[in-house]
Amino acid sequence: MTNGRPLQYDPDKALHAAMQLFWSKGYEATSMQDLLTAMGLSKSSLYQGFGGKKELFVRCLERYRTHIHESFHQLLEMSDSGLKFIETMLLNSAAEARKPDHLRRGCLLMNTATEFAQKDRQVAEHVTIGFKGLHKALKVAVQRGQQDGSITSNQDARILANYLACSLGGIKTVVKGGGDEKSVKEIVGVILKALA
Amino acid sequence: MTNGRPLQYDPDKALHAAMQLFWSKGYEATSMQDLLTAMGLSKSSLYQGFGGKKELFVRCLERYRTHIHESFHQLLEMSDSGLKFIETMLLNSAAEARKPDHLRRGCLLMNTATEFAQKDRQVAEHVTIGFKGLHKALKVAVQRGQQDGSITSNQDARILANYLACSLGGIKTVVKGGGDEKSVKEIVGVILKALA
DNA sequence: CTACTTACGGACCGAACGGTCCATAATACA
DNA sequence: TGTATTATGGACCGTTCGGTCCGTAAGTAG
Repeated sequence: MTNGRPLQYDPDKALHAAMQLFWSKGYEATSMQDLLTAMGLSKSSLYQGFGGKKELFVRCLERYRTHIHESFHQLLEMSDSGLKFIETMLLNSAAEARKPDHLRRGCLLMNTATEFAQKDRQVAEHVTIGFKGLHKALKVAVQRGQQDGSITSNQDARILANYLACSLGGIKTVVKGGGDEKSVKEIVGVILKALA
Repeated sequence: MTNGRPLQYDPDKALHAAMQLFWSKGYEATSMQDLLTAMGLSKSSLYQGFGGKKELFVRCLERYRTHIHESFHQLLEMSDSGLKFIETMLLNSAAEARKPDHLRRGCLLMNTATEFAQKDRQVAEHVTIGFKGLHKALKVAVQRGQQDGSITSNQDARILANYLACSLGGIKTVVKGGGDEKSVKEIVGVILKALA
């Protein structure tokens, strides 16, 4: 099996650009033209390399999953306690309220759950997998907090992790709805009380 | 000023049908054809009567606002306590998890905050107004709970109302993401602890 | 019955949509 | 230097998008 003409683009960079675009604009509102421009390749290359709009979107979802998985892992390593990690994560989300409207992108996974997951089974599955991954990461953090004493052991870690995933989604929604950072920080304060 | 040919459709019913459609499918994914079919009128009538897709959408948002405002008011009247009202509201949202995918519509206001509010100033304003209304209703409920003793008075009602709006948004997101009702009910349990 | 006003149905519009196809370019191998 | 293989650019496809326009229908007022 010989090789033909080599790729004239970096598939990883191209995929990254596509992910950013879907993240910012959502699935429906992102056109093929938008994608071609952002990814810097021609239509043929996109179809050849990624298969089409929906297939590309699914790959972006996968990439996003690994992306947040890694950054969660990294942040958890750097955190002094399980509670501190969770607080940082929530406050990071709250901080998006400072940004101008078009930069309040929220979370690609949750945006997709809202926009698209009801219309496409395959996408729905990827969203579910992503939520499971999020839950798992949060559960690890809660368990660590329960070990280091920063989080109560009176509650099941699984339930608290679900609660935190829910709270995270709520914050993203509030921020997208125009909530100011001060209010969101107050909300985070109440959320964290449930862990005490 | 004389009258010409009378309307051959019920504007209220037509608007209601449009709202249902936007609620189910979102803004971008709803086409004019979809709307015409659902509303049962011709293109000319839609443009004559509602002005266009975006204008129609804005009117649907307004209608939705009054719709939830009324049902909140009604539910609050029927509730034994402020806490009970809030619990019922959260559990109602959780119950959507039992429905098949295409019926998990969530909340039109929050869906719009996610899909559209970053792209259109006018829509963003209506979303903000809607969130303010939601917050106000929740604040009233919290205050009533603080008076009847079902909710702690150690926390500011405004903050708790924000927290509950956030929690509601989180539940909608989790349900859309495929969460099962049992998990969501557990989450509601944790949320309510913050009010004790 | 006529004049006026408003609503309706549908043809029509240009643009954008996602997607396909093919001639050509660029590489590896023989 | 052919030849096989893959990538690329761009023309082209039918469809659908949101929106406009106009002839006609259906009323009211005189």
